Amino acid sequence: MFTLLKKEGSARRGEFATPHGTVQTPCFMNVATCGAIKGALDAYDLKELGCQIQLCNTYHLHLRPGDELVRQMGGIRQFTGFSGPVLTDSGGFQVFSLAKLRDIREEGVTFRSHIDGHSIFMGPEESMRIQSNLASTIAMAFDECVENPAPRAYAERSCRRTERWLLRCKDEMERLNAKCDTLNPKQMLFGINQGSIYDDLRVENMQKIAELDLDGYAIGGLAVGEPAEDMYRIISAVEPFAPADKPRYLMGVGTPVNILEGVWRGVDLFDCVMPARNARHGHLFTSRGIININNAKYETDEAPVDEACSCPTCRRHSRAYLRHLFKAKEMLAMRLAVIHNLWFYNHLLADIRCALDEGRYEAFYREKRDILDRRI
RNA sequence: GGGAGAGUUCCCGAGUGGCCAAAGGGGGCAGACUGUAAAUCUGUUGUCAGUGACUUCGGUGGUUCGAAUCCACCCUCUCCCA
Repeated sequence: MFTLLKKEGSARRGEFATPHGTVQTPCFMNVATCGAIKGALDAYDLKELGCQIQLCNTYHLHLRPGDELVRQMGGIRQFTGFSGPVLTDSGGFQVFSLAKLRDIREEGVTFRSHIDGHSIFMGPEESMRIQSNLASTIAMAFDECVENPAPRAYAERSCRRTERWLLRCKDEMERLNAKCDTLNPKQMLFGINQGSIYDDLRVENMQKIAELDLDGYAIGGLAVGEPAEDMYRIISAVEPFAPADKPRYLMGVGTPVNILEGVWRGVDLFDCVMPARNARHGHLFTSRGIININNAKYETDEAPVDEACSCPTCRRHSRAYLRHLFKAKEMLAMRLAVIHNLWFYNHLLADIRCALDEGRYEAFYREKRDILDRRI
């Protein structure tokens, strides 16, 4: 259940109540695809970093260790030790990212495992059953994430198919939720808006799926090749048609500025691999912009990564030390960097919430958007 | 003392007459990364001038139209025999 606490323009400050805890929105969800944040962080680290929701992946956990095993181990929350809400992505993104290893048909998608090449079929029903076994708090609808730019004809055809898949997802999830032996009898289901960069397709799609009374509405298929301006335009076009009493989730986005822009346009939830992946590669987000800690200029820099940051990494270590750890390929480098970036993202969202609470989001957003994505 | 072998651009290491400013690693420098096939990938790495020139393959001479590559001597190192 979503409660709107405050509104400033389209920007929303809210509370999203789930069976596994209430989420303060806007919120950034931390991505633990295979049940762990890459960079050697566990669920207990996430709590310290201010993470409210953990995101895991259906396709990856189905392949390894297997959703039946996760179920046997008490579900993904029990298994990973994360006590808060967990959202599972449906495998729809893998239709995009594993493009060379899959075949899409009306019934669903046949993947060739990226691990050993064996063939696996996943359609809406399979995705729901796997997510039910994983016992996540929120299941995502099985969709096709279409790469941009996409020809209009294909975007439309794919979008229609994703709509049909959504109906099948809803039916299957209702069936699964009705079974009393399931680990998670009230699993939530979010629908996903598609339609590439075509406003009319997007709006029409959102109007259709809004009628289904789902637990939340995601905007998918963005930040997959199109210019940021297209992404912002689509969000604004679709937002008026997303149910106001349900959370809106912009999937896979993004940079700090993408998030500021998304919140400004009415988005409540975000997720992105960027803070973790870029951290592993030495790119660190700071209150003054982005730094690459590998750069020679940090060789003898005694300052913390970000003077304005109070994360465990910045509290204890210098840029020079962190750079040394990266150069020496010590695994600690990644851990410290990921800790910093996730802290940065989670605290950026906390600052956003605070600004919304105090009715000064517009000023906050205008000040930060010129700073946070720049390279320094 | 006798014998065998080796010295290549920051490092390791290929190259044994022209297609060599010199393979391939490593290291260095920089870039990319958006529902994670990513601890990955890309570019660059003698100097100067932007399609060319110049300096370079232990040293010094030499052979040749042309040498990192062939010859002579020298220097340094490794191994074996005494």
